[in-house]
Amino acid sequence: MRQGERKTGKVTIFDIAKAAGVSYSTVSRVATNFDRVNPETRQRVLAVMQEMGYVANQHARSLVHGKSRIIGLLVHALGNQYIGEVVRGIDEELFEVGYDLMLYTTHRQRGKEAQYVSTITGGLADGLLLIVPMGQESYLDALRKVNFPHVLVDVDGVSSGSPSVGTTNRKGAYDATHYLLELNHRRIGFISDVMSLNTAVERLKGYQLALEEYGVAFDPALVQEDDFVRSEARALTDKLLALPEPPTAILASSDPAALNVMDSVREHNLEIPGDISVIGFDDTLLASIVNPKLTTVREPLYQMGKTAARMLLEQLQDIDQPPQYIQLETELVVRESCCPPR
Amino acid sequence: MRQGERKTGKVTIFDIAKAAGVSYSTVSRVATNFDRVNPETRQRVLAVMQEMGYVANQHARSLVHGKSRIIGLLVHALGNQYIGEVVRGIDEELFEVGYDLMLYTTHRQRGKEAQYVSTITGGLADGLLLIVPMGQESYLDALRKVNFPHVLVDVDGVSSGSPSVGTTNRKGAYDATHYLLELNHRRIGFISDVMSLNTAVERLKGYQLALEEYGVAFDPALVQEDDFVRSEARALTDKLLALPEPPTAILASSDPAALNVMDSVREHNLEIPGDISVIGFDDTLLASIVNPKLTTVREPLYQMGKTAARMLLEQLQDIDQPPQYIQLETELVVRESCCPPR
DNA sequence: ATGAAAGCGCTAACAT
DNA sequence: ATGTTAGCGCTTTCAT
Repeated sequence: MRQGERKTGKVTIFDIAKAAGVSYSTVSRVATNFDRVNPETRQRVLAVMQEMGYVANQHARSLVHGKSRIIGLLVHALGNQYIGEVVRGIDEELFEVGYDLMLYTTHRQRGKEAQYVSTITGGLADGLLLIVPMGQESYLDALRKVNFPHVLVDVDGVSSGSPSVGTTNRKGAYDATHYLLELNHRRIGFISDVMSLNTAVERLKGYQLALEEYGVAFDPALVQEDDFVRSEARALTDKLLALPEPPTAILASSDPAALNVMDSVREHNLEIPGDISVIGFDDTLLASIVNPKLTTVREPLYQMGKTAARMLLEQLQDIDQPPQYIQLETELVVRESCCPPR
Repeated sequence: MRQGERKTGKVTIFDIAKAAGVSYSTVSRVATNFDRVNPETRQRVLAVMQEMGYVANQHARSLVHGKSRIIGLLVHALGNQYIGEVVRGIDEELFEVGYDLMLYTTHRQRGKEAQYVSTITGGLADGLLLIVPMGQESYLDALRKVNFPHVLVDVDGVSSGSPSVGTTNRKGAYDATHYLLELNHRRIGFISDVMSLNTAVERLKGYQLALEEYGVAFDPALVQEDDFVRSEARALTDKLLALPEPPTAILASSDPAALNVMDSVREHNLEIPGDISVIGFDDTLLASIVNPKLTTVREPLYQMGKTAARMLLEQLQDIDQPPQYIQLETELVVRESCCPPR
C-alpha cells in the first residue's frame, strides 16, 4: 500500500483467497467459521488473514444478511448521570451478544428525531431504543406501522402503545410525599416535569394521593412545571418561595433539579433542611455527594437499560410478540435533606 | 406486507421503479438527486417513494462508495457532564455534514478497545474519535499503521503521535496553584490523575512550576494519584488530611473529584473554604450549583468536541495531512470554594 | 433523459 | 472439503 493510500476495501476476502491459494468462498467459510473446512486449510487461511490484517466489511455482511447487528439509540442528551447509567445497562446487555450501538442525539433540536428514525428504519439498524422524554410523537406511529422493533425507556407504560420499560413513578412520588407528610410538612412544593410526559402525570397522581390520605387540600399553586430541555428549577423555586404561604418542603423531578432548588433556597438565606426540606428523583451519584446529602427517589437506571435492551433483543427474535410494558420499582432513599418543619 | 412481516429490504429501489414505470437507475438518480432527470419523471418517482415509504439502504450505499459517513466514537463512559459536553460538540459538527455516530463504550473493561478498533477500521466507520484516558495504547499504533483517520480528545499533544485536541493542562494547574499561593496557601494538596496520562504529567508540572515561583518546596506526599475508573478521591483526601502537616487547600483533577474531596473534608468536620480551600477541574454545570460554589479550571469541552470533529473531517478529505496537535485554553473560574488559610 | 450492465465485499445455496 | 454461482440494494459508467 502506497504511503497514505487508503482505499475502501483494503484487504478483501479475495486478496486473502489469492494469497492463500484457495477460492474466496473458502476464505468466507473460515471467516464465518461456519462450515466445516479442512483444518489445515483453515490454519493457512487464518495465517494469511492475520498477516494481511484482514477485517470483514460489515456493510457487505449486513447487505447479505439483511440485518446489521446494530441498534439505534436515540437520546435527548448525554452527560447526565441518569442517561449514563441507562446506557451502561443497555451497552452491557448488547455487548454480550455482539450488537453495536448507533448514537443519535436530539439535543435541543426538536424535529431531528423524525429524520433519524427514518434512516434508522432504512436498514441501518435492526432495532431502536428511545430514551427521549416525550408525549405522543408522530414518529412512534411510523415505527409501529412498519412494525419496527423498538422499545421506549422511561415512559409510563401502556399509554404509549409501544413496548416500554419505566418505573413506578406514581409510587415514587407517593412515597416521597408521604415521607414529607409523615415528617409533618403540610405545604409541599412540587417541581414537576411538563405534564405532556405521562411520567409527570403519574407522579402528580402519586403526590395528590398522598396529600389526600393526609387530608391535605391540593393547592395547584404548589406545583410548577419545569421544562426538561432548559430547566427552570431555580426560577420556579423562587416562585414557590414567594408564595403568600410558601412550602416547607419541595419535591423535585430529578436530582439535578433538586440541586438547583437547593441553590435557590440558599440564595434566599434559607437553610436545608432546617427551613426547607428537599427531595430529588433518580438517586444519581450526585445525590450522595452534595451537601447536605440528598434524600431522593431511586430509579433502577442501570436495570432499566438492561431490561430495555433485553426486550428489544426478544423482539428481534420474534417481531410478532405483543408489546410488553415493564415497570421497575422505585425506592425512597432517605439521607439528610429533609427534617420536620420548624 | 403481511402483518408482522419485516423482511430486510422492505421497499427497494426496484419496487419503486416498477411502481413508477421507470428503470431502477432512474430511481437511483432521483434518490441521490445527483443526475439530471426529467422534472416530470422526478416528480412521479418522488411521489411513489413518498407513498411507499422508501428509505435508501445505507449499507448498500456504503458498500458502493467504500465509505459509510459513519464516525466511530470511543468513550470510556457516558454520564459525566464532561463527556456530555464534548460529545455535544462533536455531534453538532458532524450532524451538519450528515455524518452518523457509532458509539463504543469501554466502561470498565480495559481491552475492549482493541476489539472495537478493529471492527471500526474494518470499514464500518470512516474515522474514529477517541475520548479515552490513555497512555500509549497498542491499538493507536494499529490506527497509525493503516493510516486510519482518527483524532484523540483530551490528550496532551505531540507525545501521542496521533492528531489530538487537548487543553493547556500545565497552564491550568499552574493558574490554580498560583491562585492558591497568592491567597497565601503554602501546603497545597493535589489529587492528580494517574501519571500514565500525559495530561496528569502536564498538570503536575504546572503545579510544581507555580510552587517553585513562590519558593515553596515540592512535597511528594501532597500529591496523590487517583484512578479515573474508580475514583478514590475521598480516600485520598482522608490521607492528605491525616498528614502530619496537612494541606490547607486541595486541587482536584475534575469537578466530580472535587465534590468527593469536599465531602470528605466535611466528614472531618472541617469547613470549606474556611479550613480547606478546594479547586476543581473542568467547570461542569455542577461546579456552579454545589455548596459552596466550586472554584475550578474551565476546559472548553464543547469546543474540544467541535474541534476534534472538524479535524477528523479534514483528515477524511486528505488523509496525508501531517497530524495536528491543538491546545485549547483553560481558564480559572473563581467562585466560593477558596479563601486565605486561617 | 433514461435504460442496461457491471460491481462494491460478502454469504450461502448449489455443485462437484 | 472446496469451488462456482447467484444475489443483498445500490451507484455509476456506458450505451442508446
